[in-house]
Amino acid sequence: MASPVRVRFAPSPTGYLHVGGARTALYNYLFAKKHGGHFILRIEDTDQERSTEESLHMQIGDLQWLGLNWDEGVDPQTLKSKGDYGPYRQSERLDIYKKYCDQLLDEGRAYFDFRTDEELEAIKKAGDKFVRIPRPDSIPTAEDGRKRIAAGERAAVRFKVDGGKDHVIEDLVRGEVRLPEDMVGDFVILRSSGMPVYNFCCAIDDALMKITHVFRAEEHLSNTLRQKMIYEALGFETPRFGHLSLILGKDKQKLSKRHGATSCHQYKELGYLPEALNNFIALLGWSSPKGDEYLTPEALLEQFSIDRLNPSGAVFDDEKFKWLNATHLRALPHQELWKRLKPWLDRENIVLPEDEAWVDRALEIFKTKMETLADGVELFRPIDMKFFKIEEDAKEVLDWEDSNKVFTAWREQVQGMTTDYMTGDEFAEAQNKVKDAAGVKGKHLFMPIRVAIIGKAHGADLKMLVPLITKESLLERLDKVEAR
RNA sequence: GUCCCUAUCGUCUAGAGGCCUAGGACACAUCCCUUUCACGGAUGAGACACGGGUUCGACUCCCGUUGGGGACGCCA
Repeated sequence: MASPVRVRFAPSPTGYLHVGGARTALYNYLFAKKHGGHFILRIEDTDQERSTEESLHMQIGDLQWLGLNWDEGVDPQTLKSKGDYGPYRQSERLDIYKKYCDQLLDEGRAYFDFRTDEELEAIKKAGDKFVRIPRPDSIPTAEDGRKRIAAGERAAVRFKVDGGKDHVIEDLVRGEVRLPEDMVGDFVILRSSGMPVYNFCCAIDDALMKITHVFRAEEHLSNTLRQKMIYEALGFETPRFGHLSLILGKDKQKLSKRHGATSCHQYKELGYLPEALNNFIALLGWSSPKGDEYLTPEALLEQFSIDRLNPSGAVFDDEKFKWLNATHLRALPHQELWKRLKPWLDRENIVLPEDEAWVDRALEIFKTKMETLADGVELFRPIDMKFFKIEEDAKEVLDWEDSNKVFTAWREQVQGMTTDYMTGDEFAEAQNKVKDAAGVKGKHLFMPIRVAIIGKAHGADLKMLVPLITKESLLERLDKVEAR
């Protein structure tokens, strides 16, 4: 009987969640859900210099925004550990690491290294690839080491790598991977400050938390060797590993800050939808068995399987992401789309009618022009009278000799309105009357009208646009255009 | 430099030895729809890095070359 699936996402709280991290979290989440397993959030905050409580909040917020909810780990509200294998913050597990470190020390699998930074630097400069103890007999016994520490000396603890042996892992995405022990030196497991190091904590936690599968980025392949040695030295069973391809920037280098937006938070601020981000990053290294590109969260969960994970790196293409976001946006029910757009409009103090029918009509015409929620702001802005202004591209239209005739005839039609809003059909009729009265047709007819409505020469279909604006507002706009 | 990973259109990818005249998506071009701009529809251009094997037969398997990436921290 196979043990229940337990996977984890283990970010270090240093800034917002990176899209690469988000994809790792997504795959782990999907894998857990797919197998009725547990998805665990563990916080790797052993780097006290860089880890902050603020970052932890940011990371948790991003994960929640993406809807990647975890079954065990740090509680999103209280930040306290929740689950049977806690605590889930490495900074709260120090005594556990200490215990295992002592065990390795006592068994001679690890040793104290009293060399100073300067000495190590010199060894490196001298060209020694790895920082090994040059003379094995100079390694202090665990007992001596502890005495010297007690006497006030400082030492890091290093794991002793025998070397020579090849480790083979059956990687879930790459197949058989051979890792020679000689590719790593005696690595530090406990800093001289007493704080344990990532590779050590990670191995112990994965073992103690009964993690069965580890999906993480390819950059961890060499760490896998270190962790495997720790597992073996401590008698733990190793989980299965799956190393994901890296997400690259346009220049094919690992995606980083200099490539522009790289964090989930930035994309959220740019007006992207979480379901679109999940969809897009899922496709960077995985493909739908049905060949689908647009995948709802439900479809993603239904179709996901690790056998379609791709081992080669993938470039993050903003263009395609934008298209996918637009697709998700347009698929949203109007009520839902409005709910998401509202905060953007509120932030800009754009005030619009709120009744469902109006919103429905407005979204119907504007959503085809919206790729992100942010686009909605500029689309809706001119509908709020206080933001009405004549755009640059409209100036030329105003100079056409027929435009004034059109304005006059248009004013007459608007003044004749007996209701607050014109319907599309009423507008078509009114437009015909303007055509006859002004003796103008084609773009010389409708462009001036559009300018008199939104201040722009191009935009949504007038038949759709006019019914969004009240008679009073239409007249006011006309006043401004004529008074320009 | 050493080790590890990787290699199909510009980009994301499908392809598990004959189904491939290599399929789809984004982007691009043209056309249609449209009295604007979009949406939508149609069509088109566009790739198996190279060299050796293995095989009756390689995009698919093996080896090498080259390219790309990653790791070589008391970061994670």
